[in-house]
Amino acid sequence: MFKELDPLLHSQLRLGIMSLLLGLDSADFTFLKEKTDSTAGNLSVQLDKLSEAGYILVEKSFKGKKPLTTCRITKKGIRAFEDYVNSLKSYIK
Amino acid sequence: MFKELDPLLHSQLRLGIMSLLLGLDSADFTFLKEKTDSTAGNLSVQLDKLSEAGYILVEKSFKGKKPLTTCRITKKGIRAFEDYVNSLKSYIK
DNA sequence: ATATCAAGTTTATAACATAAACTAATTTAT
DNA sequence: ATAAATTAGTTTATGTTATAAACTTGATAT
Repeated sequence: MFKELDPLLHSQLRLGIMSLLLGLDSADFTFLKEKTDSTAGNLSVQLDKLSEAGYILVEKSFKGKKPLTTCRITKKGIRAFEDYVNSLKSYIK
Repeated sequence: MFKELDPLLHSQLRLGIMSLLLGLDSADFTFLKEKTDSTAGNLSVQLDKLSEAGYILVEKSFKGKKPLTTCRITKKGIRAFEDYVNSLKSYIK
């Protein structure tokens, strides 16, 4: 009847992050923070979760002297997102 | 960029309940429990929340000697569901 | 030198989802 | 008749989550 909704993706902020990353080669912390209109703390936590699940890759470097956190979606993340959207369809017709 | 996702509907079980009720005149507790494959406790709690929000109407009566809880979606619930689906689209393209 | 800002991280708190335990009445078996 | 099991739920407890608040670290401006 209804398919399971991956709890890692069934979260407004994490879904937004994944949605953004899906359409980009990569995105940095500040960009994601602005686009998702989230607080830095919340974003940090949710990026960790996505990263631990292997859905995204997080790379920490420096832009000049400022820290720069760059994220990109993984193959696994893309598959998970697609599965999620597919499962959603069982709910929304 | 991304639209807010009504937290009342952004829940697997509540979304399932609403999805079912949207296509039916009404449905009773047992039917919803089976179709959503949920426990009675969880279903009871989530029906209360939807009811308190005015998204559904819950009517308690008896079928013979057994209690019968009948649910139906309200206008407000239909609108909320439609809004939710619409907002979702900002995430899943 | 100190105050402020940028880019985060860590910790604390409040809300949520879920399961487990319980209630009340009914039917079935002994 | 009484005990056991079933039905149809509700209430309470517990573990997760999301989020905000507080903190860190280094850089820049005053």
